[in-house]
Formats: sequence, C-alpha cells, structure tokens
Amino acid sequence: MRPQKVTEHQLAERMLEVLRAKGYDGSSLNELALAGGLKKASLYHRFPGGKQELVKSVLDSYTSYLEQNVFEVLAKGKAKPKKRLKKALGKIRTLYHEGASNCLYRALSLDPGLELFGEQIAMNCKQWIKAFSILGRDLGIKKKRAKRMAFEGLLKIQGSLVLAKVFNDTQPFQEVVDEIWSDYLG
Amino acid sequence: MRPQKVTEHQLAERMLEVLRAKGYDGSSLNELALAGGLKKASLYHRFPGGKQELVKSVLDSYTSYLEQNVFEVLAKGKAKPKKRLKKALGKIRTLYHEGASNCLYRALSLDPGLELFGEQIAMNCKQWIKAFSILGRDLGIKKKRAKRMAFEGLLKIQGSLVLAKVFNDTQPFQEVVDEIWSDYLG
DNA sequence: GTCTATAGCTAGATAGAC
DNA sequence: GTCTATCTAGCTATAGAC
Repeated sequence: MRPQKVTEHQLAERMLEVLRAKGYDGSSLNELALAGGLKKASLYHRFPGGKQELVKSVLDSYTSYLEQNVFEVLAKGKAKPKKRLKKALGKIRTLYHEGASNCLYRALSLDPGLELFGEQIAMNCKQWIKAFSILGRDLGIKKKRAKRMAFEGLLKIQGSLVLAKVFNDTQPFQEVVDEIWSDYLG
Repeated sequence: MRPQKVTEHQLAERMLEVLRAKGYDGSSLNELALAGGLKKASLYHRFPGGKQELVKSVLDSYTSYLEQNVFEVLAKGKAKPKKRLKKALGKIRTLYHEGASNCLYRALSLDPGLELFGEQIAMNCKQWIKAFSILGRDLGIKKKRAKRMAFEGLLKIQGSLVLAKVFNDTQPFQEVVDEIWSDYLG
C-alpha cells in the first residue's frame, strides 16, 4: 500500500479549523481538502460516504478530545477535584484557542448540520454536563445545584464563543472560564 | 406600477425564518424566494445587489425590531423600570419564538456571514448591552455592575439559544429569560 | 413588478490512470 | 493512496417577455 500523506488524526485536526469557522454548508470539499493537504478526490478514498462521513469523522475526533482531556479528567481523575478542574479548564482553553475558535457543536447547530448531527451533539453536550456535575459533587456541592452549575457553565461557554466571534475579541471567553473556576472554588 | 405581491416588511419577516435557521451559505436564493412568496429572479428586482443586499435588508429589519421593541423600551421608556423590563423581555420572547428560533446574529456569525456583517452585528450587540445597562442604572445598580449584567444577559441568551437548538428544547431559553428578570429585580 | 429561460460557475461526487 | 478529468446538480446572477 502507498503511504498516506497525512494521518487521519492530522486530517481531522486540519479540517476541523475550516468546519468550526464556516459550518457544514460553508465548508466546501475543495477547502477541506486543501486545508488537509490533499486533493478533493482523495477525500473520497478516506471517506467513501462523502461530506457527511467526513464531517462525522471530524466530529468524532473533536468529541474524542473532549472525552479524554476534559470529561474523563473531571469525572474519573484520581487527583484532587481542584487540580482536575484546573487541568480540564486548561484543555478547554486549548481546544478553543483561548476563545479565538468556535465550538464545532455550535458551528454544526444550523441546518443542515443540525439535522445530520443534532442527536450526536446533544449526547456529547450531555456528557459535558454529566462530567462537570460529577466534579461538583466531588467538591461537596449538592446534586441538583451541581447539575445546574454544569449546565450554566456550558451555556456560558457557548454564549461567550458567540460574542467572541461577534466582537472579534477573546475576552468574553477568558472571563467565562475564569468565572467557572471561581464558581466551583468560591 | 404593478402592485407588489408582498411588502418589503412581509418579505423580510418570512426570509428571516430561513436565514436564522440555515445561516448565510445554507440559505439559497431559491429557498428564500419560496419562503417569501416570490420567484428567485424577482428578488433581484427588490435587491439589485443580490444575496448580500437581501441579507442586509433582513438584518436591518431584525435590528429595527430590537431597537423599537427592546432597546428603546429599556432605555427611553417613560414607565417604571420594572414595567419596561417586563415589556422588553416579552418582546425578546416573541422574537425568539420562546426559544424555538435562533438569533440571526448568531446564524450570521460564521464565515462568510461574519466577514460581511460582523461589524454591523457587533454594533447591534453593543446597542443591546447599552440599553440593558441604562435599565440597570435606572434600577439603582452601579454603572460597572449594570454593564456587566447587561453583557452577561446577552451572553446567556446566546448560549441558551445554542443549547435550545442542540437539545431541541426551549427550556434553556425560558430559564435564562426568567433569570434575567430576577437578576434585575432580586 | 413578476415571471420564464438561461448563462456561467462551483458544488458534491465518480471513473480511471498511475 | 493520490491524482487529473469529468459528470450532474445546484448555485448566484442576468436577459428579456409580459
């Protein structure tokens, strides 16, 4: 077999930057291929199902990052809760490039992305909320309030990324991450 | 002159529903024309500048609703602050169909909509923040905190609309509107 | 002012050479 | 596994009849 020019992981990482900025319809296969370092036709070798399978692959890779670096750290880490929260928030900062890059879930939350991936994204968001809920519980917060805080955290992250884009300023995101930190530890 | 089939206001209102759900690239002129009750070619009579001018017209109409029913009520109304807030939040609920419909600003906050309309949307969001800030001041809240509350309100509305779409459930939006109400009056 | 018809282009997707 | 070449369908936009 001829060697791959780029690994599937590299490909997903590069195409993610296009997808999170332009959404499903806004990202053409030409742009995605160019960003990934391949020609358009080559994408059909990697993703025989076409655009939908390609985006699903990027979405799975994105969720996988969250699961490994955020959800599992929060919910299954063996360090103290405070340390786990610090680590998870650091990874969140990295994922969103300190607020400069969109959340892929949001970018896909317009039609037709929502129609194709809505259920999957909803599940992933529930994972997020579950993981932060467990962290809250570990910090001695009551169940109901822990869930409420987890939900509000996700909501504020999403809102901050909208405003960061609109104002072309990462400050809303930075502030929200700091708020989440102090909400759990205050 | 031959009579218009639909007024510019009706046209903007109907096309808004497509644009806020699908974004700039996701909304084709065919869909927009169909939603508005015209044929595609007729749109070029109303909007000689093509798609960009059409979307700008819808955006202007959308902002005009906010200015008249929300911003002016909050900042220039002669009723008591509590009553003005109640009225403005009611209009916000209506605009977003109780959380079932996206914010157009958010739908246009991906490329290429962001590139075309980002500055205009940023100005409109600043108007939002300004208006809620003035309401806060009228309720006796200090300047800095009033601005902070206004910013956070907008952020949470945007975040709630993201989650409302993802979960296909208007509850996040409803809760956030109630929270804003009680934040100002608690 | 609205329509049908169509131009010119780019999209997603496929065939087949290497 | 990647590429060039190409297909069809849809896109934005225009021309011109009514």
